[in-house]
Amino acid sequence: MSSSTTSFVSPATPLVVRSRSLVLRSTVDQLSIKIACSNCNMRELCMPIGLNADELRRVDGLVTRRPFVKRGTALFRTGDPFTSLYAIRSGFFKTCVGTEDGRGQVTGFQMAGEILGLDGIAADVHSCDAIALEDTEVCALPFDRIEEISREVQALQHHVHKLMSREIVREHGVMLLLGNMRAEERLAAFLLNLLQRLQLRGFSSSDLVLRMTREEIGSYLGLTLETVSRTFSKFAEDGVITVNQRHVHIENAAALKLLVNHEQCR
Amino acid sequence: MSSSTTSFVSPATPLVVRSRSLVLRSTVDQLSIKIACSNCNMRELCMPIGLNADELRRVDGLVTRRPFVKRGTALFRTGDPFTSLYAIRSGFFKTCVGTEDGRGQVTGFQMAGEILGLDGIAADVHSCDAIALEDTEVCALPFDRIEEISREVQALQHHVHKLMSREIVREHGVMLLLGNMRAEERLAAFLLNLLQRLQLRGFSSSDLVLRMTREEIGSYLGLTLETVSRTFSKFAEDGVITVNQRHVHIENAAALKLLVNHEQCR
DNA sequence: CGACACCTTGAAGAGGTTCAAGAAATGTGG
DNA sequence: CCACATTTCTTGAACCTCTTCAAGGTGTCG
Repeated sequence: MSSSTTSFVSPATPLVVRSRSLVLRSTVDQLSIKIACSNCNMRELCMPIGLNADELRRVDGLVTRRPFVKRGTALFRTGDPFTSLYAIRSGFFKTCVGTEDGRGQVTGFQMAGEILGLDGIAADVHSCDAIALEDTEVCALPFDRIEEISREVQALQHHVHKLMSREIVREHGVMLLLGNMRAEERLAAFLLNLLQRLQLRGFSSSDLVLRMTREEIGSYLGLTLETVSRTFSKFAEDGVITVNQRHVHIENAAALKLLVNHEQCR
Repeated sequence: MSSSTTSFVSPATPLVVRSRSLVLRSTVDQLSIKIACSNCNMRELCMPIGLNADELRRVDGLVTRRPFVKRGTALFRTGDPFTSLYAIRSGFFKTCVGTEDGRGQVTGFQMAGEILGLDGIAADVHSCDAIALEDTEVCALPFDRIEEISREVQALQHHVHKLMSREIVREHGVMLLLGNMRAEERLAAFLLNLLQRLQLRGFSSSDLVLRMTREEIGSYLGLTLETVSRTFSKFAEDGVITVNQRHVHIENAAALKLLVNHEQCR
């Protein structure tokens, strides 16, 4: 979390990633059709399904910008004025709430197809930081336009409601984890959750690359980085997983599930 | 948490509280004007402000039922089909997510003017239990009608979005608490939060009556009931509060705030 | 008034933290 | 491309907070 960058979403192309972004920009310019949600392969994840042609056209107009966010920098930070939701096109983010004094709490990890920024609606100001864990690309969806189109396209309206409710339910799960589970159960639940979401995106259900550090995992799970590391080692000793730095191979998913379900409350 | 009652929201009058509900029902019948949101003294809390006459009329039509929920019984339970949001007219609720095996986690305490049921939108099924901590009265707001009117009344639309976002932000705070704070900080934060919400409703900012047991507080805060009890005792020893069963008098709010802010992360 | 739920307090124990040191990986500048 | 600095990860040992287990006290409601 070295980045003390102020909240800056590159409006077009950050100079630092010149070569790569130039390639991408030209793609955008030449094949502007491909920008549309209707052509996006993440569509099923962040947009409602079953729209007719007219509705699709309206929704397509939602995306105004496609900022790249470099690894370690913020898409938005606590206190930034809220204007848009962001759909992640590629890459991983973390969101964290913090207190000025110390470090804060990671409240979630988000991947391609997921939505960032729902926290900002409450007070027209963001109440958490969204930090890219790797070089990422997002779609900016101005919220006033979302509301406008939601009033016309019922499917979009309901979709937004579901997105927000899903986030509430997800956080219920994290509260259960933080309030009731022990270290092994927490890490098992974390791994299974990641795997499940990656599988939904067509990735292997037995291999994963952690985009976050042990410290970030620990913050999310309410543990120290040492405990996370030790628990990884224990899982490896038990033959449940194989760990090679950030590469994790699942040897025995059933064992992980058993751990989570056995979650004996206090 | 003795109640093993199935999810049943008394459609009119639960027999067991005959006398009281008869009184209230007759009130409803005779003074039906008073049912409208426009005449409800909780309006500022659960409804948007600044509606014109026409909009107000439409919103007034939202409330279909006004079920009473007796202490210890459920307004809804995990798995119940989702149909409505509920605005609390009077009384306290808790929401909890559970695993079949053991007990679960209290995810929040809700008081008059607050909204229950947002969890159900995600999957058209409720994903937590809402249990009355005392005899309560709620307003049922069918969600399809909310969506319908939201498409016409922009203020309502935005209000619903804010409600959901606020819940997301609130849960961020709980995650911070569960992930980073020690017992004293948790309980201090809990008390301050209750006080603040009660003050908003015109109650004293130095006295409160806990509607929940030590066990429920503990579940919410990720602690055992013993630790909650001990921490109350410690606060009392330190002269920060005076505890008499469920009556808590705040002697030194500043000390509580100091505790929460000093929250030294791990 | 008795049964039951709720609360308090004590003592022992465990799980996780803290502190510390070294190893491995990653990034940077010459 | 290599050497050095930095970040990240692992592992050990001591400690501490909170849990667990237990018993007794207090309040409440039929």
